[in-house]
Amino acid sequence: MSISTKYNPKEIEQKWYDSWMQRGFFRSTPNPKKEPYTIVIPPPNVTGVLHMGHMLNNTIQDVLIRRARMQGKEACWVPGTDHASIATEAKVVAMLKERGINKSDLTREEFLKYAWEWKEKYGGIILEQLKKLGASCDWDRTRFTMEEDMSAAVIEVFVDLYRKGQIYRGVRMVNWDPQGRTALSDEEVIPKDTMAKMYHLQYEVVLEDASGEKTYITVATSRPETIMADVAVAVNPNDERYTHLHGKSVRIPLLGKEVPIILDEYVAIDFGTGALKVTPAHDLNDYELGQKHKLQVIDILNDDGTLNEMAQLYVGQDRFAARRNIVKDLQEAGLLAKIEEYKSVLQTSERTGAVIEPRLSMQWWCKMDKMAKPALEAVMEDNIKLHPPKFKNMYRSWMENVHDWCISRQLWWGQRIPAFYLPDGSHVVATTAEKALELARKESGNEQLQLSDLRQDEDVLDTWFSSWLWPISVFDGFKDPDNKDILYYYPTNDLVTAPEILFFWVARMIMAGFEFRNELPFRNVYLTGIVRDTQGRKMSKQLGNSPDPLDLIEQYGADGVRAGMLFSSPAGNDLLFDEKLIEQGRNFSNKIWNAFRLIKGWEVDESLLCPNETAIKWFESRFNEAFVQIEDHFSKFRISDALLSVYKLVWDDFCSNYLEMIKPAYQQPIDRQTIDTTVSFLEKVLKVLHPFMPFLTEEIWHDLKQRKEKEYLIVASWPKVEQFDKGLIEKMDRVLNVVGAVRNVRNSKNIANNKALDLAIKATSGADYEQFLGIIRKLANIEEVSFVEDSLDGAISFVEGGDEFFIPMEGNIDVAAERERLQKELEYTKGFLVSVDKKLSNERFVSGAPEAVITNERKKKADAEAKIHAIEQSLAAL
RNA sequence: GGGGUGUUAGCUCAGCUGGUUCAGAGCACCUGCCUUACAAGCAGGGGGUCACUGGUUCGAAUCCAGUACGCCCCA
Repeated sequence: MSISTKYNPKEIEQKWYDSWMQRGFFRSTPNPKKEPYTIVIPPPNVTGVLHMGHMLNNTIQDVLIRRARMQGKEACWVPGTDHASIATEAKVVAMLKERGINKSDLTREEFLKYAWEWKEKYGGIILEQLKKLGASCDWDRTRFTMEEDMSAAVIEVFVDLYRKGQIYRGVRMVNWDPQGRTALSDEEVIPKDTMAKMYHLQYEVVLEDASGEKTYITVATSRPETIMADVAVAVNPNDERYTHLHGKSVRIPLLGKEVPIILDEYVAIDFGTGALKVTPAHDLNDYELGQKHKLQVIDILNDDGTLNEMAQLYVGQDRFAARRNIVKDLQEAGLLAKIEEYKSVLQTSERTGAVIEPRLSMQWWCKMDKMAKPALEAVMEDNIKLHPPKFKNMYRSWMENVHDWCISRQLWWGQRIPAFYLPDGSHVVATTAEKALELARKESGNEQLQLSDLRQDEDVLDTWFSSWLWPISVFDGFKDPDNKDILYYYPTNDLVTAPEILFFWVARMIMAGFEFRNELPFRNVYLTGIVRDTQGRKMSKQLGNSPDPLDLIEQYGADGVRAGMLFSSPAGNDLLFDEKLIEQGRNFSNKIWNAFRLIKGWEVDESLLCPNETAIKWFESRFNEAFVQIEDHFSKFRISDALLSVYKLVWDDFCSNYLEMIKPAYQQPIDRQTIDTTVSFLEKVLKVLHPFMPFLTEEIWHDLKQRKEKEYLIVASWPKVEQFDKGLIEKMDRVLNVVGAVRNVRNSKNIANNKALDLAIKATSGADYEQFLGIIRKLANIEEVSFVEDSLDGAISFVEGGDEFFIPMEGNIDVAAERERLQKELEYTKGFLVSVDKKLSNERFVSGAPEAVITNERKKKADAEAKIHAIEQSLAAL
């Protein structure tokens, strides 16, 4: 038989994925006989392509869902995408531009037609990519946040909350792109470091006594053209320079309009001149200051960045032209004290490059305070657990200072806000235009109103306003609140997502859960870190520092990539991605593959007796010991630790130790009992490996034996925690230490591995080596083992567990070097003994420390004493 | 500015309830091996003042306070 020495993932991954799909292993339907285990995917952006963050996130989800499936739960992982209004709309606009079409030339309906066309063509690529990763989602349940039912839920929720008084209209400062004539989200604004100018302007102080000499207050600003929108000048009440001006007014330069001097500690005394012009319509901080002091708001800008009538001066000019002109005029009027250069951050539009204007506009808001309360409690009381828990603090501080949620977006791609304006400017809210008309007639008392009299709001809802309903709406919990899916699967179990959206998304899902189903949406939230490059930078397209995940899968295999990602990804910590990790994952695949090859290659001789009882008992115990640990890691969402435990179990215990113990000599057959047991061990190992490395393990599972039609590893039963012989494991540890010591002697004395040595044991500790002799001989390549009463002359010796071991060297021994080595070890051990003695003679230690600790110290003391005695014997024998 | 969080081997990180899982893993490094499962491997080895300073304690990488530096979130 010839099996490649290298595991070749390419040949088998697609085969098994298809096979799983065909047999419906990913599919889930409510089964009252089984415990449900549900995960809803954090819906990726429908326009997105798989990046490293998705890989990490979805690998973790797949590990969880595969393990649950094997545990016999009804595992359901619901996939889908969200419509990502801003990102998608930007892509559609870009596509149209390539075709020479301007969005502004299209009607809303025309644009949406293009958008859907685009979505059908390019959308959801990411879901296909997830399949390459091995994601075992129930694809029949794939949802999209803008599909009909999901959208209906969104509209229904909007209307419901509006009726409850939870949704209102209000003014908000937005990032305005005057070129694109649209509001932008913070994510679409690119800050650029630039040198800006700070203009120091003279505001004349209004004095009762007009005859006196004019006095001025100097105000620094980077945007002098906005002075026409000024409504006050603010100074810090503690700023002694301005104490004499408290309660006075000033005149806006050029305009001559009087505005008050107001006092507020917000003003930084040491920045600029310590006097701040207050322009609520064009600066967020000024807006808040204005609100606080109940000041007027004067908006002097048009949509396109030109000045409007309110400005009185420079009307119709672009803001930058106006700035040039006003600077010139101020200079001429002698009101410009000086111009300073300073480093500043300019906000620019990602899409048009235009300088962003902070601008006030009317938006829709969702109140948060009431809904935040139960959502905060649920997390604080651990009804919903965050992993790692350190995020509780962050969550709390956010939820305790929660701001109302701005839910409208000036876009077309998304659910259109179901608010309808009447000719008189008032509005009604209803799920359909017809219902709105009915309502409008009733509320206005005007029965003559027609559909054509109503004008629907132009804006759409924030995408998060769809996705906060996700865990409910994927099971049609709005359309049909008592359907059997939602009753069975909801609340879901675990959510895996990034801490960046803990507030945007997770918190709001919790709110929605309580608001609409009176129940939390999930029990555990596993927060992954951010995948960064080796220099700690975020991965981004601009930097080009992100590898293409599909290339990695192609190169290293999906299993290798999955394992590699998880090797270094403790929950909540960023992962510095290094291809070396993936390489390690691939190497691990290969290691398992070769263990399989070894076992598969053995011929069985039925007449042989089993010589490996100890090894078999030991590995059985060792497996169970490791498995307990693995389960413990899983229960605490330490996925990375769980994998590492599996890794060590497979590589160190199974391959390096167990297989070496039982391996027959070259071309010798193996006995029936050993091979059968070993195959069952490998099967158990494959099971715990499967969630991490599904393809490779399924392949070996089938190569190992002929399987029945539905006898797949993906649905094989997860091992159960069993008792194990701790004593045997400890004994074997000691034996393996002896083996290690022999190997060390070989290495340091340059003795080839294939040269067999003899070993004499002077056992005084009472340890039983008898049943391990075969193992010692095999692993350390020992020809003859003997037990002796006295130390051996002319031998290299070492001490392990209080017993002395001798390797006869036929006189070829460097006595001086040996003496030195032993002397050194003796001194170290004596020093160790002193420290232990010190502890034990400390009365406060003996009386204060728990019994177990003291017993341990006593044992340490005894061991050290035995070792010292043994070394002294060896020294004497030299 | 407010809050959070971190600093452990050359690098990336574990270390959970203070004490034998206590100083650990992987990578990198050094030495020797193509020993018929695996060089994507095997055997062995070196490497740390647990950021710093105090405190609590019989005992601190671990708990507390302060300092320095880093990162994250909010403004």
